[in-house]
Amino acid sequence: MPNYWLMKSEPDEVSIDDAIKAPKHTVAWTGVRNYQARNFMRDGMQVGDGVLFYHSSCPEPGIAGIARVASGTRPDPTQFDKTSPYYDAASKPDAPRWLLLDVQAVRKTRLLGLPELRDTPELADMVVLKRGNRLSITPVSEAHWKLITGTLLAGA
DNA sequence: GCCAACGTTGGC
DNA sequence: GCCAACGTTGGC
Repeated sequence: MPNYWLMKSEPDEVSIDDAIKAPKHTVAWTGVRNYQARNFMRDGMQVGDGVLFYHSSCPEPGIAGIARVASGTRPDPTQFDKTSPYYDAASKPDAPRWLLLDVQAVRKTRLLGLPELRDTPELADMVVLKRGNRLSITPVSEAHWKLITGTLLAGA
């Protein structure tokens, strides 16, 4: 049984359009530097899981597309790249601290913006809508997934 | 640019 | 192990 997730990306870095344009519509999800988010990738996420592709830190934050988990985890090479903003001097190649996995865009949707998400009572307990939430990867319930992908984004 | 909220660090 | 200081996230 598949699980569902919401993954935040800054569209200046990787947007849903970038993912769709990528080979096989697939991008390596670099830059996760939070243990809880890493553990979701390592322990919870399975190939085929559904992903809500969320644009954050941008003029119109919100869900911009549907994607799927396309690989298991492997070490994130940017942690060893001194020129990368994600470089982590404390992480050693023989004991990588940070992981990534591949995310494959399924389709771009209309922008389901944060105000609309907040205005939908059934979504009130979505983790990403909770006050102060900063996690870049959060689990999504099946009910929320169905409402968002099946109703709010139906045909859009 | 501001700031609330949260995670991490490091002294003790 | 506690907790203050600090850095980051992310909406506005």
